Amino acid sequence: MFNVIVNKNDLIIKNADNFDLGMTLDCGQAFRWTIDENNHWKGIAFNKCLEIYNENNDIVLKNTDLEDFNKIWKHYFDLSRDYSKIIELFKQNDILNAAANYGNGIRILNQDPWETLCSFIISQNNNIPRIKGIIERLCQNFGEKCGFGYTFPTAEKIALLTVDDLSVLRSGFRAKYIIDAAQKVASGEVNLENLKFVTLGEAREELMKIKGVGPKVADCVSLFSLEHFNSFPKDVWIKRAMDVLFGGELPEIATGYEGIAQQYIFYYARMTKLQI
DNA sequence: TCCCAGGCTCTCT
DNA sequence: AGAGAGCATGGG
Repeated sequence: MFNVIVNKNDLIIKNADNFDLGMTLDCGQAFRWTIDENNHWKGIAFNKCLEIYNENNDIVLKNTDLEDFNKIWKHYFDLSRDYSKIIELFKQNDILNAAANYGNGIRILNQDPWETLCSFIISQNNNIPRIKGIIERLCQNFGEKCGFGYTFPTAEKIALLTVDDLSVLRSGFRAKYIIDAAQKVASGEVNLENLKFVTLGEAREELMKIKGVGPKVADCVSLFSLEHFNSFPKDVWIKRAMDVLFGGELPEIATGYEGIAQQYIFYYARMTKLQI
């Protein structure tokens, strides 16, 4: 397992096994991380800015402290989970093993549920560059200034806006979905935090009360922010990859970790340019 | 120009 | 309950 040392204003995670920042931050589960010319990643989550980079086998977190690490980043990067045990489990299946070998640095992020919900609503029938643009405009227009960027606006703030107010986002037909999600979350009609403690099926059902939230968005929110690691979001790419690799069905051994398998399979399919 | 993007809603059988 | 059109916008 990892251990953390303090180095002036920075933290260093030693022995950060199965943790590659590029794989983790650029595999489509989060939209607000950018990489600079020094290969340093910068992002904002839970109202905190972070600059983070791989250095040898360590991970360096710039300008942060143990309090924020324990309160936010440790869980955000899912550092308490032993991914090597899961990869070991996946070795029982040749294809899952191959996929895990490619994507062994991916970790599932435990993101803020509201931000994740809003982001994946925006993602529907959309492409990655445009998704990122819309989210960035959402933060710039309605978030708070925070270091090198802006925080993600709260559901309470968005709930008071109209579809017209969101025209600056150029999010198209999704604006009405964003408003509906904000209103249901802000009013407590959908209590996102509670959805961590119910079954995946119940979480999906609750999330799908929101207009514009279907099975795929609900599964992404469940996996990337509600700790439902058995969630297996099925987008068009994964469906095709699953048909080619597994004849449509995930092996039994992945039970309980379908979400991690999903990430490995997606990364594998993309990196090997699998003909799908 | 046209096609499509990591879906969903609505409508019509 | 399953299939198909339409959806806003902009990048390739």
